[in-house]
Amino acid sequence: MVISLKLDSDTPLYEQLRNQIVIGIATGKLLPQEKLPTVRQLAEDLGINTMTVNKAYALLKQEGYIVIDRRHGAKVNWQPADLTDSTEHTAKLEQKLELIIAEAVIHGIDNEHFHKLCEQTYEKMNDYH
Amino acid sequence: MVISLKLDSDTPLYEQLRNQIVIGIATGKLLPQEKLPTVRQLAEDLGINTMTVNKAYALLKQEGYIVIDRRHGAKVNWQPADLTDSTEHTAKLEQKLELIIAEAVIHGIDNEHFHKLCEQTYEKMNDYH
Amino acid sequence: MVISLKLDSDTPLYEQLRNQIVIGIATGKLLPQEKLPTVRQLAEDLGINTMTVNKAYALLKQEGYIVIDRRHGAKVNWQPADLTDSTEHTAKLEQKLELIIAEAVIHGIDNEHFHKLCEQTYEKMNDYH
Amino acid sequence: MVISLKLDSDTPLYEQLRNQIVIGIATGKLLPQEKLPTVRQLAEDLGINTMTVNKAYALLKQEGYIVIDRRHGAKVNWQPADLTDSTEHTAKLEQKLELIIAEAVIHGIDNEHFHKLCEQTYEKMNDYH
DNA sequence: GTGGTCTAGACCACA
DNA sequence: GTGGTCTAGACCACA
Repeated sequence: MVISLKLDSDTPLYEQLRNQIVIGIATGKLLPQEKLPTVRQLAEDLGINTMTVNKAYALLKQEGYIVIDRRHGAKVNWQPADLTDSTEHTAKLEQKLELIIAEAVIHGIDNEHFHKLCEQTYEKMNDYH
Repeated sequence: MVISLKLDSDTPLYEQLRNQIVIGIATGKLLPQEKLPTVRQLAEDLGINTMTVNKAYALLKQEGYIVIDRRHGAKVNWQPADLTDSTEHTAKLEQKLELIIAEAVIHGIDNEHFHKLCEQTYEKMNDYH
Repeated sequence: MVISLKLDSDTPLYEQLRNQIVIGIATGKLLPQEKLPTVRQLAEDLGINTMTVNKAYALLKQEGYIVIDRRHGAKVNWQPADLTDSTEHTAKLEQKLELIIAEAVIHGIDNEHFHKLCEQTYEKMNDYH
Repeated sequence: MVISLKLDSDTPLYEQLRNQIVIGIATGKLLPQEKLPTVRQLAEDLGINTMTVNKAYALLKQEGYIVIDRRHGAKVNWQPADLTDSTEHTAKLEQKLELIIAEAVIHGIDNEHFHKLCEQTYEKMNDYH
């Protein structure tokens, strides 16, 4: 899986890394139980500090996306049961949607157009059900 | 229109302010051509620094959501023609959707469920067409 | 409030710091809404790195014990309503008690004796109800 | 006696193992003088390294919970007289209680509620007196 | 070999 | 002035 970071982005490196791994999991580029690179390895590959990778991994662990095992490093968790549709997640999602859709509406994107964009994205995702 | 800021949020104050104004415009709480409070006034009302409000207004202006006229202060711009479906906006939107939908998929929210959430939000928006 | 860290402890510095602040809040040495020292200041006072203090503060924030406001730094949160008796906390507490009480039983400390020790500790805590 | 380790826990494996054995002794799942599995056997059963089991056993021995005899392997020690209420243990216990109770108080658990939780746990323990 | 912690020092966004 | 992020480099516990 290819990860590319933008050094000049507003989004911190550790968050970009976290985001790309989340997308990697959802699109099936990273499979459940798949081993992630070690902190050291990934830091070297990306040309960034181990602490930065560490922070991304710690965040992903805290969010339940990965599992960290002292023996074998980090693995993709995604056992749907763990995370399925928590009300907390849905609440956050609704808030993000409100803003995104507000921006879209102002730019003339109507419900149908928006729905089409969503469907395109959904098609890139794996179907784990 | 009521604006409430979370002082302890991860989102900077100026960005929260910008977001709420964008949502205000999209939902019709702020009408096209409507005059916004002066920087000084809004800063006082919200108990924050004028610099912060200034930054939010500058951002909104740069994005085309408002226009600033030295004589009359800030006004809501939204003339659909100005902003309609720029490729730049669509590209950003698709990127945001990719992340949001990745997270949603992992949390077990399928296309239909997601679509329903979007429609609910769209119903809260004004129809300017 | 006096904070003393043991450099040779098994407990990481950031966790020791977190623990002492939690105890400070519970015992009333730190009052609700009270401002904590800045990251820099506390790091200097304790002779440790700012990152370490940062980590402790981030943890306390995540757990809801403090609130971080970009304008004025960190403040004690403790509004009982926020944290009151979450089932999650109770479950963790029961697990910790199981181990502690197992050790106590083996060392000949019976229910009554244990209860007395708890009461002594409770008396040092503030009563916020 | 069933031992289950969480590979992705923050608590090191050897410490989890030590804790479960201590709880096993206190609850009577392991009886005084009872023989523990060999290091090799337990490591195999749990699917972990013999070094890890070794470390747990060494710790339990050092703490006086078990005795290790080259001929007969490891046995549960617990002869109450050996460990009864050492001041060292009491001091450590008080420190642990201080933190746990601080957290409990902040989460709205009062003395009575806490006492009830303790009693429930005590009921699961064996009475060796 | 693995992640976790810590330091000294730096720069940046926010307010 | 505030916290947030990042680096280079180091050491440690765990396995």
